[in-house]
Amino acid sequence: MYNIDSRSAIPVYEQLKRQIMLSIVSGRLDDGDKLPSIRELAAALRINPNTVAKTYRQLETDGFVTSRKGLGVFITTGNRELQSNRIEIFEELTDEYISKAAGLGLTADEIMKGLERSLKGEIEHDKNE
Amino acid sequence: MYNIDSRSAIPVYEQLKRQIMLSIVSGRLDDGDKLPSIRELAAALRINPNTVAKTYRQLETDGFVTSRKGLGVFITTGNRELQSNRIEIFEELTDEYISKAAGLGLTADEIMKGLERSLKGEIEHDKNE
DNA sequence: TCATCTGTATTACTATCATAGTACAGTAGT
DNA sequence: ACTACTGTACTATGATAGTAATACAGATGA
Repeated sequence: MYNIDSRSAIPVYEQLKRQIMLSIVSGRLDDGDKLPSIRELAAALRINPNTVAKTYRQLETDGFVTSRKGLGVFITTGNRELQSNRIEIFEELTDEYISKAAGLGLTADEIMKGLERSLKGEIEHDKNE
Repeated sequence: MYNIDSRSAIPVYEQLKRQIMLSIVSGRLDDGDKLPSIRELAAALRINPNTVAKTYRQLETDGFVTSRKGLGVFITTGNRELQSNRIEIFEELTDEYISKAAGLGLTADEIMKGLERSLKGEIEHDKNE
């Protein structure tokens, strides 16, 4: 399911938020799909329910999901808040990303393949056993 | 120089650490080069000297730099193999890029197409093209 | 109605992050 | 010696992050 590294400098709620966002934008989670319940996901990831609740709350603020008391949390691609200048911002992000990756010595092909791999959610952290 | 986002969920000391590591692995900082002094860099980035000191301390623990009291902090890559760091840093860059783009409301497909388009304009083609 | 699930809210506690300020020790140039 | 740098160390404070436990409210099915 999802992968949490408690030793990471990135907060747990942020790690989880990023992975769920990635699942949504890559189409693995679709409009109307139900996320695991807060308590269920917390138990599965061995983290605190409050931390999962914080993630879900932020995802709702960003328009990715909608919470319904007694029912659960559901994907909502409809009412996402889009910035008017998001294209320009995205192009700046892209230029910056390319610049850094090229500085590392990566070719255009390697950059594309690396991005594709990460978009597919292929995460490889040091997993023992 | 370096870029700090105080609103990011990633701690300031970690943002700075990643950027300095990127400079080293990219070759912009070479063996023996002197980093800005703690107080100088803190003033330039408008962050606390203790935070810069923490970054430098961790970089020293990781073997990227050596601190000398009264003199400064110097790059010491030695005969370290930077190849493993290269991939690790690229994956961190990619994760950051995807998270920001997804936060803008872009789908995985849009991200891939946008990157591909920018790559064609910005990177010199290799000989095997 | 009752049990059991769901999200939500609150309090308490610990650890980390970042800040501010002070102080001490090593190096170099005048 | 003096000054001005350098890294290092320490205390203190406030904001976040994460955990733990409890309670409340809405939804569902027996």
